[in-house]
Amino acid sequence: MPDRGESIYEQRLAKLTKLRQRGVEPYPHRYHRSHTTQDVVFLFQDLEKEGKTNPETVFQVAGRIAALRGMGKATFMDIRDGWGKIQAYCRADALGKEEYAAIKDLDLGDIVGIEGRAFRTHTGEITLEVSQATLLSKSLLPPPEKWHGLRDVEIRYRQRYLDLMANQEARQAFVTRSRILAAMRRFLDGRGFLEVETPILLPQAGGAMARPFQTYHNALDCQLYLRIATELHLKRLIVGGFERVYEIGRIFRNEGISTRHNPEFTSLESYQAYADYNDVMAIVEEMVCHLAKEVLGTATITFKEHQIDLTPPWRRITLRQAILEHCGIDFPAFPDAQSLREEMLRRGISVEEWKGRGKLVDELISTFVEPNMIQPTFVLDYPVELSPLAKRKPEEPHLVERFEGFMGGMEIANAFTELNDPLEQRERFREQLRQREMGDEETETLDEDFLTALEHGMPPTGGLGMGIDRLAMLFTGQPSIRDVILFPMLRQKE
RNA sequence: GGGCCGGUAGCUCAGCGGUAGAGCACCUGACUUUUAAUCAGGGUGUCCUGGGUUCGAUCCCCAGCCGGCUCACCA
Repeated sequence: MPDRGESIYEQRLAKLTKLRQRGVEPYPHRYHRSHTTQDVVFLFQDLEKEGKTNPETVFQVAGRIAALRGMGKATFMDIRDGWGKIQAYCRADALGKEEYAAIKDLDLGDIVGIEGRAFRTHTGEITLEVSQATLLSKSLLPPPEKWHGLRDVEIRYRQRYLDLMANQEARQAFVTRSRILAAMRRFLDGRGFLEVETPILLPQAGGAMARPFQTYHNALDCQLYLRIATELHLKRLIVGGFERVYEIGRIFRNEGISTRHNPEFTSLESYQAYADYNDVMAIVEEMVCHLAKEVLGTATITFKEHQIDLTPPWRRITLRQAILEHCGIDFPAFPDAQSLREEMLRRGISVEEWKGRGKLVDELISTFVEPNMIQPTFVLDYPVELSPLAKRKPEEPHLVERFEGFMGGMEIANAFTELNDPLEQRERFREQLRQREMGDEETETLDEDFLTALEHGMPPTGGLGMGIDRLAMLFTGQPSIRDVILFPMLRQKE
């Protein structure tokens, strides 16, 4: 027996050594599992319904020992696998001295295979009476506490496997996230969209106003950037004749980290030829509602004490009206950066000098509009300065056909009728460069290759961007983005 | 980057200017249908790190590291 004073690790390491000395392999290569724990429960219930309360069927299940209750010459353990858990019951007289001693030597956290018949205990729990137990992987470190689970958020993020072992809610959030993605692909595939993959490493990062990560390619001896959006490449594919494309993928922005921001996050972007932003709006509300019904079984979600009803049609409000309602500024009345800045200052909103009119309006949106958008809302028609890739409204040329979708106080979608006039696009890029010269570090860069693509002719197109992480937050009720990203960005330890 | 809060046993946490505490986990013993099993016994520790104050610091002070929330920035 291990001496007191030895760490749990040392005790278990000693057990492992002893097992090897006895010729027992603590890390065997495979195990024949006949059923999952969930299968056993369902099958046993079916057998019971047929009146077979003591079935002969022998099951082999495998999983981690999640709880151990030793009773002397009997031992109970909970075996957890990817589908659920089942109780195992070991009796000394049924197993023989040696076999039972080996079971007594198992530890919490070990992965085992157990074989036996199912029965119900006096307290009614479906249980496997173990006729054979096989160690499949010795665990050297103890699992997190069984009752309180793992609370330490730092360990939950850094050692996510412990979080997944200990906290079923955490596990469920990631299952939900995965199901959202799967349902989203089915939805888009069913509407004739083609899923594509475009480059992550690029000579220049465009398609959004954000700071990129930089890296370097040795063989090509050139500076590269990680993409900040998939937009410009997807539109090249529209030019090429793929009329409905989408990409679900990771994009990277070299900006702050918060409960709503991770440096790498997952976006959906889709582009549909011969559609405009009204068509995209219809798809977004239909898709999000459909996803909720498919994944959660309901069109009403709960987020931060809010009940959010996703049933279409969603509320539509112009940006002008939204800003007017929430902060009293009628922004079209201030046609240039200086007058708008003065008006904002008059109302006690301080803003950086370098910000152009577009960025000032953006500030009003994020400060006053976004936090108040709880129920699903489309905010329409943005100033052209803020949207260099979107097409103007024919009747109001200082605005573009763009909308953002908000809910739960977060922006989840951004879409527009795509600008396909190559000459105007070039001019818009030039304006962005002027903003950059004014000190704005987050502007579009002029992408000559993209302009060439537009010069070959892009059909009228409706485009969409959606933040998958935020959608997952809403669907799982998690107020922090870190709880829907398996391995969120944290500072390196030491 | 700023502000606030936190870091004590494997986990969840309490505590205090004077040799470090509880529950779970772990170890020893009892127990053949238990299930947060129970009962008896055992504390297993770089009190985040480094300085300082002090007779004495886990506690007080300073600096740093890591995390959370928040503001700023963004999606």
